[in-house]
Amino acid sequence: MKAPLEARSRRIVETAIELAEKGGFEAVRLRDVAAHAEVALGTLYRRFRSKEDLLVAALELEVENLEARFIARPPKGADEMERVMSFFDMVVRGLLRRQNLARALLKAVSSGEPELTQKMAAFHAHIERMLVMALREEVVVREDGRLADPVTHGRDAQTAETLNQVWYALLMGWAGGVHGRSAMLEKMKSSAQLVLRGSSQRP
Amino acid sequence: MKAPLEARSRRIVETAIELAEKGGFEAVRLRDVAAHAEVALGTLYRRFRSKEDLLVAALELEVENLEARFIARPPKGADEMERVMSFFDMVVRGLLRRQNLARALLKAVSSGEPELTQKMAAFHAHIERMLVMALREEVVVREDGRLADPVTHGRDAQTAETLNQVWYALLMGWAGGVHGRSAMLEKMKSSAQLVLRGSSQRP
DNA sequence: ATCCCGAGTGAAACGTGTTTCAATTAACCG
DNA sequence: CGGTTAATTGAAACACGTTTCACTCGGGAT
Repeated sequence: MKAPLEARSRRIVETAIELAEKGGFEAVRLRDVAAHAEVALGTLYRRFRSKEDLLVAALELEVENLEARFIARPPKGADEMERVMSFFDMVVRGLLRRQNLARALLKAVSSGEPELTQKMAAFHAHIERMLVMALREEVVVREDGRLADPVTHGRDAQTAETLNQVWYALLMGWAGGVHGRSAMLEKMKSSAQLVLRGSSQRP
Repeated sequence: MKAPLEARSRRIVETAIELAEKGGFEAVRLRDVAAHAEVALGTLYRRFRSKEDLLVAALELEVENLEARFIARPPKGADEMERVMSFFDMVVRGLLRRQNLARALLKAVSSGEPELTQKMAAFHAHIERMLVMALREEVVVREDGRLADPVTHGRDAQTAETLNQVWYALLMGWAGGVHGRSAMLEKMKSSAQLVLRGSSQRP
C-alpha cells in the first residue's frame, strides 16, 4: 500500500524531524533541511509539495512507530474504558517526550491544505483502527507486520470514530496551550465515560 | 468585559473579512488589508500582533453574530438531540454561506500560536455556552444583550464540552476537505446520539 | 501658545516559503 | 558505447508576513 521512502526522501524527512524536535514548526527551515540532508532545495520540492507536506510525511513515520509500539504492547485493561485510556496514555507519553515535534506535526496535519486531505484522512483512520482494536481487546496484524484494515461499520467503529473526534479536539487544545497534559487526559477520560456509556446501551 | 473595537481597528477587521470571503486565508494579504482600510502597515501591526491575531478578531465578530442569531431563534426541538442538531444546523448554514471565510477563521484559531491561547479558549467557551443552553432549552441573556456566563460544572456542562470537542474535530475535517457538509452533519448526529445516550444515564 | 508624547505614516529591509531556470549529472535503453 | 530522458544542482528571484526607523501629526498638560 505505502511504498517505503526512497533513501534521499527518508534523509530529508528525518532531518525535518530532527529540527522540529529542537525548535518546533518554525525551526524547520527548508533551506536548513536541504543543507543538512545534503540535497538542493529544488530536490526537496520535487519530493514534497510544501513544508506541510514534508511534515505530514514525518507524521506518517511517527504513526508507524506508534503502531509498532501498539502491537508490541497492546492496551491492557479489564474493560473498554481502561483499555481506551491505556491507549491514550501511551500516545501521550510519546507526545510528551517530543513536544515540539508533536506540535509541529499537528500543525501541519491540521493546516487544511487541500493537497493533504487524503493524508489527513489516513491519519485519522490509523488512530481509529487502533481504537477499535483497543475496544475489542484484539490486535490483528497482517503478514507484513502492519495492522489489519479498519472496520468501517458496526458499533465499535462508531464508538472509535467519536472517541477519535474528541481526542483530536483535545490534541488541538493541548497544542494551542488551552490545557496541559493532565487536563487533556482528564477531559479525555470524562468524555470517554460519556461515549462508552452511550455505546454500551442497546438502542 | 470585551471593549467594542475602535473605529480604525473595526475597519481593518472588516476588510480582512471581506478579503477572506473572496479568497480565503491566503487572500488576506496584510498589505492589501492595510491599503483597503486606509491605514499604514505599521498601524495594523500596532493593533494586531499577527495575521492570525487579526483573523481571530474577525472570528470574535462572527461569533457575536452567531450569538445574536442564536438569541433571535433559539434552537427548537422536542428533546436534547433535536435541539442540539438544530443548533449545529444553524451554524452550518452560516458556514456554508461563506466557506472561504469560515476556513480562514478556523485556520487562524487552530494555528496554535501561543499568543492566541486565551482567544482559542474563549471561542470554545462561547460554543459550549450555547450548547448548554440548547440542552436545557433555556437561553439566558444578560442586560447588555449578551449570553449569560457559562456554567462550569454539572452534567450539562460535561455533555456540552464533549459535544463541542466532537464538533470542533468535524469542523477541522470539513475545512481540510476530509468530508463535506452533509457527511459532517451525519457524523455529528451519530456522535451526538452516543454522547446524549451516555449522558442520559444515571451513573 | 508651547511643549511633549504617543499614535500614525511611508518606505525600506529582512526572513523564509516557494518558484524558476540554465547547466550538470545520473540512469536507462537500444 | 551513444543518446535520450529525467533528476539534481546552484543560484537567483519572487511573494508575503514581519520588523524597523525616521518623520509627521494632533491633542492634552503646563
